[in-house]
Amino acid sequence: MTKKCDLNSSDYFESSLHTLRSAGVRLTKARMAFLKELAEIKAPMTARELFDLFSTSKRVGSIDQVTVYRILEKFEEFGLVHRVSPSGGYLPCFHQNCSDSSPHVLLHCSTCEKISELDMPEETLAPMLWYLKGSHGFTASSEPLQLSGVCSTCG
Amino acid sequence: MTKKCDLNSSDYFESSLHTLRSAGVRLTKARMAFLKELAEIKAPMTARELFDLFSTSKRVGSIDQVTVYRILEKFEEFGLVHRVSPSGGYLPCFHQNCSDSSPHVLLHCSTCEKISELDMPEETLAPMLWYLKGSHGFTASSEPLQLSGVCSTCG
DNA sequence: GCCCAAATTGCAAAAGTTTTGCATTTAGAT
DNA sequence: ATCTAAATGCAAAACTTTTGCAATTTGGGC
Repeated sequence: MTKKCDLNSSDYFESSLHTLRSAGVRLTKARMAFLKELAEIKAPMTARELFDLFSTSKRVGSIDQVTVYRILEKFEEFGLVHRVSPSGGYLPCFHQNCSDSSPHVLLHCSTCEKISELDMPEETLAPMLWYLKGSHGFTASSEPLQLSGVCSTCG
Repeated sequence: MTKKCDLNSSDYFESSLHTLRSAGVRLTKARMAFLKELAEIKAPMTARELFDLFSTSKRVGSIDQVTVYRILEKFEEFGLVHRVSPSGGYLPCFHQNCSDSSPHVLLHCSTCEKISELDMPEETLAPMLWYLKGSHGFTASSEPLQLSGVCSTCG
């Protein structure tokens, strides 16, 4: 129940700006407009789909397709977006400044295809992480853990 | 520690043939040759990479690129392969007839990019699955759970 | 073993996606 | 205000995936 590090859409925008600025990445019009769009999406979208969204969006003038690819690459580098299965689409990461070191959890509903991101209480993940460490020497990173199933709406 | 349903390469081949036959899917030369190749791969490979592997393989004559796509689609339908992040590549599923209903676990090493598949004792996953069910109404399916981190070799 | 129908494959081409090279523009520091 | 590195846009190339259709092959009868 401890949702430790969820951001809302506008936090996401601000927090992302801060991340980029701190890293010395330029805050261009394209990037800022793009961040605003990203903050609103509910399901993963591919680079192409994001480009299309832009073409029809009232929010900004057009952004070239190449630029979309390059922006996404940059954003992924700074943990502002995740890339998820099975579509290979992108999702804004609302946990970017999470102090909790356990992996983010992404739930993929195989019925409605929505993906939701959540914080998991450490003690529910611990048995699994210990086991992986102890038996297989595998250290889970903070990259997201993705799980398929059926969500509450579809279930 | 209970590796309940791991197959070795030749089991994989036999078991897959059985799965396809039972489903009334034809066992063509292309499919059988393809299964043999799949059984040997250690890291995920994209459709294109598998096609290239085939072109250079001594094992069989050539298989058209289109056929590779179609075979993979069919195999995925019957759970003979998984499709995994971040490459979108395919991996043979060595757990196809697993009686254990908990999700398979795929460990992705972000250093060497290898992906290994394993069985997890039910009790290590249970806390997480219960939490997801109880707090979010999310029912995990038997589709693989994918986790990133650093493997024992690279760690 | 031969025949048949349906399934599968191969080929050619289209459609779609991603990358590259380079000229132009822009952000942010001095 | 000027300057420089970074970012963008455009055009084209490269690459990946899908489609339509004809030819071939599988597996089940006969």
